Amino acid sequence: MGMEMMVFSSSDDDVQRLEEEVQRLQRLLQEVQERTANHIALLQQQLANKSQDIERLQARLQSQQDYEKIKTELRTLRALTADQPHVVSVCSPPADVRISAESELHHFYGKEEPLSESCPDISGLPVENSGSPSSSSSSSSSVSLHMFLKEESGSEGGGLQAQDEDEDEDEDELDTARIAQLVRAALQRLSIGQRVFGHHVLGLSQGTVSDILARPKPWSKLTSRGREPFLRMKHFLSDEHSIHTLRTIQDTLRGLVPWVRPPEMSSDQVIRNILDQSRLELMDVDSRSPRGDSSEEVIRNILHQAQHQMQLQPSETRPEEEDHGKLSPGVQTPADFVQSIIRKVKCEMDEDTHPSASPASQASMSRSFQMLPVAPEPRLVCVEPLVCVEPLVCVEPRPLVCVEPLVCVEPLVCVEPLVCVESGEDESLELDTLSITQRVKETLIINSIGQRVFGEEVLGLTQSSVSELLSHPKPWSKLSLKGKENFIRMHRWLSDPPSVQRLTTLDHRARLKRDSLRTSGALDPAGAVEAVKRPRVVLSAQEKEALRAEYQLEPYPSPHTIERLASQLGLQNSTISNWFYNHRSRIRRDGFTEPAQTRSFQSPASSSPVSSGFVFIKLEAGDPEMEEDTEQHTRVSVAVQSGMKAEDLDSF
DNA sequence: TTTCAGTCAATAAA
DNA sequence: TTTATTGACTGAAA
Repeated sequence: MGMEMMVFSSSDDDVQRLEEEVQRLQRLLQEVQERTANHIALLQQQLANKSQDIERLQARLQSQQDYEKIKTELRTLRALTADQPHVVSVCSPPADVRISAESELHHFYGKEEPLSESCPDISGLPVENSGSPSSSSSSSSSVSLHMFLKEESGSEGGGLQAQDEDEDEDEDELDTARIAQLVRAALQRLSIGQRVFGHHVLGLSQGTVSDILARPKPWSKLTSRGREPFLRMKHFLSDEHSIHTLRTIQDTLRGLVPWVRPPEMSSDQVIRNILDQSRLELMDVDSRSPRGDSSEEVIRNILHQAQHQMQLQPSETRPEEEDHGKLSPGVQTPADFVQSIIRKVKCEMDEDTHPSASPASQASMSRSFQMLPVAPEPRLVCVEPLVCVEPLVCVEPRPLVCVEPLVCVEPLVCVEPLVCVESGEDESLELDTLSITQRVKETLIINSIGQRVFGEEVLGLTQSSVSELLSHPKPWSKLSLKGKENFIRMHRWLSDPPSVQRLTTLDHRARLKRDSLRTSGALDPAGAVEAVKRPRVVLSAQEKEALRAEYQLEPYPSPHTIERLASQLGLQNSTISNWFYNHRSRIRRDGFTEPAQTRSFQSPASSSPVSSGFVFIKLEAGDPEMEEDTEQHTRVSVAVQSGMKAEDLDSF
């Protein structure tokens, strides 16, 4: 009996031990499984990263073609100067000039591509920037280096602290709300206005910037066009130099920091030096005169421009300024200028060495050259090029022409011809639409020509179409035949100074006529405005209330309803339709935005601690802005609670 | 033809 | 002066 008890007891122990063992093994197995899963995930992540790296490297490879072009250009410059060692010795500038050119090159092609490899002549020069320690070496340049290389590691520049968090963010799935938030914070912190930011970084108006920042749509809901500003903003955030530059621009516009220059040499000096160098080159060309008038003419042109540039810059936009110890626009603009000269020389050399290039192209080139504004207004011309943050817009690596809009108005001239010459034949004509629109805009501003007159006289389009065209030019390859026509017209117009002059006169005459009519009393001011354009419709609170009420009943009103509303409110049918389009669109937009901002929805009541019914009652008495907002808060909250999609909000 | 995305630009608000 | 709002517009897609 006792024996049996002992056996049972022993068996129980064994069973218990075995059970424990089984549990232990199960735990072990689970751990191993988890570890393996983690490891697999890690390896997959690494694989994905490597794949991305490969893609980036391929893109880099693609961009090498441009690098080759730059090398060629620098060789061209070298060829020009190498023949004349005295130029270097007589004029101190070339060193600085080359530094500028180099920083320019670095700016676009990255520090991993030392110039010394391809341009020993430059590497041999003392490439140091005594007064701007951070500008010459790593910091400022390194952050701008990858502008064309989409989202490299992002860690080396590190514009904002949050940049690190961006590293693992998939380019295809940006967190728009966060980007907007970071941009807002950055703008606020640096006191950069939305207008400046929008104009220089996004190419958008202030109102649009405000809208985008306040209500960023989710990435997945954006079209490729809509995504572009976010890509640009991300680039902006990751580029300390651009942020700094923009800050400087803002200060410049506010008159705090009118101009920042490299300490050891003013931009005026740099330009003067270029002038001297050009003069020497001119003398040299004169003495050798091997290629006839063409080169001489070009260099004279350069000389003329340099003189012109020099006359423009000091008084208007370049008061003396202290060193900020960073690469500044003051450094860049001379670089741009030098770059433009390099291109001009290359243009000319191309013309000389490839006389077989398409006559049309050559004609357009020479016309473009003449197109240099004869007397541009300094303020208008020079403020823009200060920016030089435009490379941000190059979301994808783009050819050389992409940088052109950066350059001062005048030096732009070689851009298109470069493209044209390269394309050779007329049928394969390829225009740089961005450059064209940039030049058109600048020319319109310089000559005080309105978009309306330009649109009517040159393109046969309305002002708004012109505005759209100029603000958002499609790449040439994306244009339909009809779309290309507009750019060809613009290009022709740009290449034809008499046309510009004619339009200037036309516009000025129109203004004078209006003024004289007004002063003579023949035309009352209201009438004048009326003649120019229709006054903006401003809906009253009651009208909006009525429309909103109707929207609750019928978000998609029938034509009959629209007509009834128009007649009831004494408005145009189109105004009613537009209101409904806009209202639906904005409800949707805010539907997207709200959840993004209050991601967790943990307490929808916190933003709207009332029922929707109550809110609407409150709305009717509140101010219009709040009405809209609160209304949407409520809609979103309720919709989310009931599991509705944002898209369903309209019919909610 | 309607709808929509995206935007401008006049105007209001801060 | 800067920022936000909003009626209107363009061009594309359905």
